[in-house]
Amino acid sequence: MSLKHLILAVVGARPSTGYEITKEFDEVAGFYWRATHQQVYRELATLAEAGLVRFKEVAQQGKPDKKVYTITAKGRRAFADWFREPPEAPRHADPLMIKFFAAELVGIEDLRAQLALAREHHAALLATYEAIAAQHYAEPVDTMPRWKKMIYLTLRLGITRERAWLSWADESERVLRA
Amino acid sequence: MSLKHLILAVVGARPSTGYEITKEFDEVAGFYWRATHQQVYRELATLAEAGLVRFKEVAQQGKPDKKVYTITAKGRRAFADWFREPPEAPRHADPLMIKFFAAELVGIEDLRAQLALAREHHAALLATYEAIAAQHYAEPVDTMPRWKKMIYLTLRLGITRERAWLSWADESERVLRA
DNA sequence: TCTACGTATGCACAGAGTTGCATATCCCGA
DNA sequence: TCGGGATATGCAACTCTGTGCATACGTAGA
Repeated sequence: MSLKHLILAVVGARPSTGYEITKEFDEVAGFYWRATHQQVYRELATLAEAGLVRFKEVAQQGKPDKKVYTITAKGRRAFADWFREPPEAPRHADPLMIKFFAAELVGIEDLRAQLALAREHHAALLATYEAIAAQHYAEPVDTMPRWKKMIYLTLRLGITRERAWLSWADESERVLRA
Repeated sequence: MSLKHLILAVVGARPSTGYEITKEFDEVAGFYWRATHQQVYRELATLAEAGLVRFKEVAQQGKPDKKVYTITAKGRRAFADWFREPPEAPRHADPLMIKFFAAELVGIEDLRAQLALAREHHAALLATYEAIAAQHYAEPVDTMPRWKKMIYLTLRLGITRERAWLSWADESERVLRA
């Protein structure tokens, strides 16, 4: 739905290649949006066709040629229009909840094992996010430039979400033990 | 990915029609999975073809005929196998985060407006979940039958998540005001 | 020397989700 | 009486997302 707009946002901040955009997604947008390089390249081609971005092919030595994409005026307008629309609700899909829902069919022991595995995953995520915060966002928020504050806040949502998840897991483990 | 398994879970708990499954999704699984009736009917047809569910057509007076689906032994096995696989990570996609990411391109005023609208949405969700908890899960957890505990825990995740979101929004509004 | 990884792009297919439309009946309120 | 909502199912077209495969070169380490 909004991969298009995420790409416009990145390309709007600075000219980028598909490869760079994919990496940026993994590093900085990974906890609220995921996309493979395939999706990115395909979407870039579509956006270019629609005239929202344009690209220049750049030859490199020792590496394959690359296409550097830039946002167009039309792209900027499209992005701003989308920005001002009422926010779409975030989409969640959590297969673990299906397992809770259907624990009766399989057994509570297996559910406990599932919960333990999921906890490892979420704990690792939280550790990663907190490491990023400690490394790149150690200074007080008010001293950050505005663009950095915004990125920091998206990271804060990731941290808040994972902490909340873990506290829910504590509660659930207590209930499952009883 | 797992719509299939969610349907198997519902049909495994008790025989249901596509219509009932869709409603159950809205009511009880809505905060971790969403599906339209189209998706449900199509998936049921696929599952029936694969022999994981079977159905009986039931005539009704005043209402259209309905198809009551039941899980098969094969369906039960497929579900149990899936259940024991390592849990898939939940998928999130939050367009609001894109707007934070790209606030520089449009303006901080518009972002504030977006955040306010999103807050309304999340506050309303939380109110709904808390109302459900008060109405249907008022008794102490240990006195609930096990199936009910499990459903209650999925609801608790919804509540925990929305509270966490709102506390993040408080923090973000402070930063945006500064 | 061989393997793996990083850089860089892309096609083809499969699977999942959305939107619009169509059908049919009953009941309730305006 | 007329419209809208609940019950109940489904097709068709479309978009969006994900997986597997393919290409091509350089560098670093076993």
